[in-house]
Amino acid sequence: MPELPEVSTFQKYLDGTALDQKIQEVIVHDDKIIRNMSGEAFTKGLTDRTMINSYRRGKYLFARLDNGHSLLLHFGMTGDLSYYHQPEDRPRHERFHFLFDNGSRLGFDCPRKFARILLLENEADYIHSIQLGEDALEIQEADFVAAAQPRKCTIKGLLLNQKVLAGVGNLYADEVCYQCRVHPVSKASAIPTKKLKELHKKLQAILRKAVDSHAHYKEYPDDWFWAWRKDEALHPKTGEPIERAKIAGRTSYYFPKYQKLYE
DNA sequence: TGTGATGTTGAATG
DNA sequence: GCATTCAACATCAC
Repeated sequence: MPELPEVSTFQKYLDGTALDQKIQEVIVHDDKIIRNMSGEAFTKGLTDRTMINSYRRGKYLFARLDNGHSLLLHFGMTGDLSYYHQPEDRPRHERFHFLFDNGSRLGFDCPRKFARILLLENEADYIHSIQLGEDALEIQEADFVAAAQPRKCTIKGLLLNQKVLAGVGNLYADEVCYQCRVHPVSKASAIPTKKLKELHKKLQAILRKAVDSHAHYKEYPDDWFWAWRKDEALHPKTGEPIERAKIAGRTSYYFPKYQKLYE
């Protein structure tokens, strides 16, 4: 699930459920997704701590602790949060959960174990170490244009590059290319400045709307691409058949005549 | 049964 | 250094 709007939804969920409660116990079922320490060290570092606020940048969600450390949650492909009260409500693929001193629990569910969980002493150092770009909702137009213009990569590759801007994944990258009528294989440096500005503007409008809709696809406007983003689809106006191709390593959908190729 | 999936990383290649 | 492709990670659903 998790691109920027989904992670934003997780953040609201975390904020609304788990903040300001002392973690009484940490129960780790599978420490594979904990990337920078053992399950024991993780447990030790979090027991008796309280999450006091959160910060999201792209797909990375940081829960700040009362000792200045941060718990980083990256949801991979299938990460999810579940706040529950009865032990039998534990999600099926929960990898760990916190038991709070009021008896409630926050579980991290992740069937595919692609999530990355780290307990960090210094959040800023970590962000710097992975060269995480500015949040896609925050990046200024001029910075986006400046990042795109010298690059020979595809526009799709640029949008997916978390070092350039953080938060765009495969679906929303296809969405913005469609809405701006840009072929995803277009070379970033070949796209006119005016079109780059449009991409920036549309991207933020799309992400903003998705965030406001709690990443609930059913609430998205009818003319968005997601409903057509599947094999055999025909363009809603032109009837042109959809195309599927691997671009920048990811399966991409687009209408090759409707979306202009800049090269 | 085989295939591919909303992500990231590291290695190999050009 | 840059860009791309591929494999790996692990499980589920069609």
